[in-house]
Amino acid sequence: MPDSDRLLRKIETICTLTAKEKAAVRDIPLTLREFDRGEVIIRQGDIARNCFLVVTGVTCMFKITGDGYRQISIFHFSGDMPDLHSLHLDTADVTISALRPSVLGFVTHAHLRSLSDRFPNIRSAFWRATLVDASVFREWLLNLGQRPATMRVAHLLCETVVRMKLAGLGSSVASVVPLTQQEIGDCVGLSSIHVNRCVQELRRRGLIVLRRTALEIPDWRALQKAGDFDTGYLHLTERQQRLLDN
Amino acid sequence: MPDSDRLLRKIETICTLTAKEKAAVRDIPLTLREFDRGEVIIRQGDIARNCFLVVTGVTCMFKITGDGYRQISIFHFSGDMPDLHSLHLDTADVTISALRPSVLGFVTHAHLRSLSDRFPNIRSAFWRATLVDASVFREWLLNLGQRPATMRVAHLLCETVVRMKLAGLGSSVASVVPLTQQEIGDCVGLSSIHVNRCVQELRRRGLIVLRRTALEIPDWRALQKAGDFDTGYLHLTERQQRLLDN
DNA sequence: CGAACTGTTGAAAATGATCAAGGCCGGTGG
DNA sequence: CCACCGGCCTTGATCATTTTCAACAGTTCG
Repeated sequence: MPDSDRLLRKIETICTLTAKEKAAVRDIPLTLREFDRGEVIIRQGDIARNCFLVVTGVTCMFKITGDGYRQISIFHFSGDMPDLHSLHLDTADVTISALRPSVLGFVTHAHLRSLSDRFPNIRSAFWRATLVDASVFREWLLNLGQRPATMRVAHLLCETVVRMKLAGLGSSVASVVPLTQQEIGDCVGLSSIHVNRCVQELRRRGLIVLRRTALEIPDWRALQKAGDFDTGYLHLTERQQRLLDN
Repeated sequence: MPDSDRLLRKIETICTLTAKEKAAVRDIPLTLREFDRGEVIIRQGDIARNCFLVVTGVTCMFKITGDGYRQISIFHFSGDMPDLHSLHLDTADVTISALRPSVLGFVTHAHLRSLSDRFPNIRSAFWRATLVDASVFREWLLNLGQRPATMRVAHLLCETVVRMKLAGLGSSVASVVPLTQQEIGDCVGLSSIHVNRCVQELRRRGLIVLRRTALEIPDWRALQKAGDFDTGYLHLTERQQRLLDN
């Protein structure tokens, strides 16, 4: 798949584009660069002059407390643009790094601005994408603040599986979760040791089969219930909904 | 102050408007309505056809787990538009209610759309406002996931004082925090009882003088440090920065 | 083969929740 | 004006959850 087609594919799950708009998206000049696992892409405090598209791989956004504890706030897959917000918030308030080896395509702000000036539909799709991320943050707040440990982990697994499926990776019964238990802990606010115990409880209850990063879900409904998970906050379009149901 | 001037005041701390743009903001037709403390403004699942401006009072956004626990994700003051995101995400993923008796001004989506089509600066200011909210969510995630209880409470108090000062309410040494200890708990993921103990620790350390909702801060620097608080994530403009320093 | 992660287990310690009861304060109605 | 009521704050005791520390096993990869 040509690189910018991944973006096109994503935008088209959100709205319908005219031929001209499609061409414009395809013509976005992407500067490709590979990142190793753990490599920093944007550092907190950086001033951004471009955004990037995840072509392949996974990225994650995080912040660190003064005492050095890390909280991951979201991760992004193929087709996502993790730092679209930098279009209007130029100094980064978070660090973004590659969670796995990834290929990223960089685009200048200038180019994105001209694109969104010329094509209101595309601009709306961008704005909407930042709003869906914000909705994910709100759900994670609920997860961190109010749900018990095992439920938090189950919730995270559900979200990951759904979002990966939307990005065209994995299915709803089996998937490769790109997260170590340490990283899961950094997402849900638990020590990696306790994450391990939660994972084992989920295993014991027959809700997941997780070996390293290979995840199987024998009973999706049951896992969803265990994680108090409902897709509402992902604001899926009908098209995305259909994609999921397959 | 005329009602839509509160919005104008806020937008103007973010960007500079032409006379025409100012007039357009002033001409926004607001339908005013009063809300009692605790009254629901937008219910999770509602389909929005309008947004609202906080004229006076305070609103908060929250979600509830399947087990009935509540997590507040943000609150908004005079001049804020809490559900701007509904412009692109029509079904609400959160509930918004009045934290105190409030006067709100409703505007139709149609009107806001026409406004933002005609005035790109205003549109950008709106988009930016939703992005700053998202940045606040990320910081709260860090707060909930990684900071110990007392620090969380201190952080919340710092943010509240700063944001209220920006909205023209209170000062940096004294303020009326519009939150009960129960509500603080719903923000920082703690039981109200434990919040009480944190508050007392902050008092004992001489960092705050909090009587009911009246807050005095003898040493702003020290409280900031106790809360690991840095204004960066609020993305203050220079104008806002100056407002704070007074 | 060894180094470096990642996952697993147990025990002890810390943190925060829950339960229960009482005090303070402001508002309301007699 | 006073008595009462309800919401909010406070305190103590107990309990549950989660962290930390420490050690070890399994994998992957150079």
